[in-house]
Amino acid sequence: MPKSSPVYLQLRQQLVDWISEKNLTSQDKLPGERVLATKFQTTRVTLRQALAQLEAEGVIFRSNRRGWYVTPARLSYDPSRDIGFNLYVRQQGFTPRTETISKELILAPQWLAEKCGLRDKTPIYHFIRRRYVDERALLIEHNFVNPDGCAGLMELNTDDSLWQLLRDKFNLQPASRNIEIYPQAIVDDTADLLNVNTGSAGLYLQRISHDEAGGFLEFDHEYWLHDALKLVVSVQG
Amino acid sequence: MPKSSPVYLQLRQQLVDWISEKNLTSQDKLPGERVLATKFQTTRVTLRQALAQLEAEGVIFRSNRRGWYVTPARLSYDPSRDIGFNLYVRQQGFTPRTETISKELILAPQWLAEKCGLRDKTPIYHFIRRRYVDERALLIEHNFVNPDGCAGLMELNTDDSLWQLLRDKFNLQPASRNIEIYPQAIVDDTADLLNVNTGSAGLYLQRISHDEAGGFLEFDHEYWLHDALKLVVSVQG
DNA sequence: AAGTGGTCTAGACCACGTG
DNA sequence: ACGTGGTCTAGACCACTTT
Repeated sequence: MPKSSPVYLQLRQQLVDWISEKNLTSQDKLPGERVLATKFQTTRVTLRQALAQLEAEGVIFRSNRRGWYVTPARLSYDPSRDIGFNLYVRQQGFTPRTETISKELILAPQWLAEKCGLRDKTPIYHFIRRRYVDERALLIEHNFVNPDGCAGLMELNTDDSLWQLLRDKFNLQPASRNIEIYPQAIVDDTADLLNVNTGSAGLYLQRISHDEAGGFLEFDHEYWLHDALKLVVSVQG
Repeated sequence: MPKSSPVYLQLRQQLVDWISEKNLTSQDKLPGERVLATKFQTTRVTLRQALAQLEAEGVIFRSNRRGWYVTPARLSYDPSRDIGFNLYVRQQGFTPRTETISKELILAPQWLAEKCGLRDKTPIYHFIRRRYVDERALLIEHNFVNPDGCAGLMELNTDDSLWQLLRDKFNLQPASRNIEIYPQAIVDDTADLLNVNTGSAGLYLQRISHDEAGGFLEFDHEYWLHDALKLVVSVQG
């Protein structure tokens, strides 16, 4: 005899069916939890378990205290290239937007200096940016840029590609990158900035770029919503 | 006035402190939920919310109905190289183990044929393997190998590196790889095989390898626990 | 001001893993 | 056989978003 699935998984399936029946698509809002709980004759707690399941699967997402929405298609993203976020997004038929949340010149703290092979307290630019696709905030990005050779960068508009600026205005280009990627919960400030609960599933991406002489160019890390992207990399050899 | 955090987040912190006090490390078991709920004077529901938070952060993990354990350090993993899982793991001071769960010769279904640029119903080897680090099951791997040039592969021991077999016994070697990576919930059979609940956070990794002539060699996909690995890639240019 | 999602309580039963 | 984690109920209050 096949063991029958728990109520919340049956409910999950009913919700999937219902979403498909109603033809809900990208960023459409679901009815309130109490409405859904009544419609499917269950408790709000159990309903929320079903919703959480669909959230984990990337079918729906929630925006803070605003409610549940249908998740858009994933963005393809190649971290080994640098054609710029905005261009990337447009090529895939979406609408990008970037906000520069803060920019300042700091003295590299120890952890950063170690990562980048710098001496403690070396001056370094720090940018924090928030990036949207179709008005959904998908990631928070921190860029730490070596000011050598790009003095004045902070006065420019950084709502587009930093690499494009570095290439066009300062003739700086990366020759090698070390990339680290792993799933990591989004917490605290980052969660707030992305309008998600602390502990939401996310993907952490870190990149250290050097120039041809092996000099340190940029350290960047990015916190992505877990359902927002698909990494695509091509490797030879 | 700073808004006070909800009980489950305070509880989260207490649990972290308690784990550190008790010097619990890699794979140590936590007390039962009822014991913890009593100790911290809360409900099992709220306690479980705190535990789920720590699970999302990768601090603890659960093994099916067995209880909660402290998460081991992440395994570093470079998907662009092929020195073999077992060697990888040992280099980092852990103990690997691989089980071949099934191996058979199948006719490529449509989705696979499309992915690999084959005609429908081309014969292809299919291996399913489960890999452990320090006796914790971390991933399920599916390998689809082009039988051309490696007839008899299925009769060999596949508990070590497939690529090593292909290189040493059949003189086959990949020249280019296309890799896709994204967070994805682990569900159904895969969840069962990994002893986790359906819907647990995971990382999906897919790799298509071709030889120098552009011929299809292997398609593989892997389902990893979200807290198990750290991807490390180096890219030139 | 009303209604929403987020949090929390105090129980209960069941299926499964362990001893 | 026992105890565990997994599931579920039927409520409640609060902080925040929206109207």
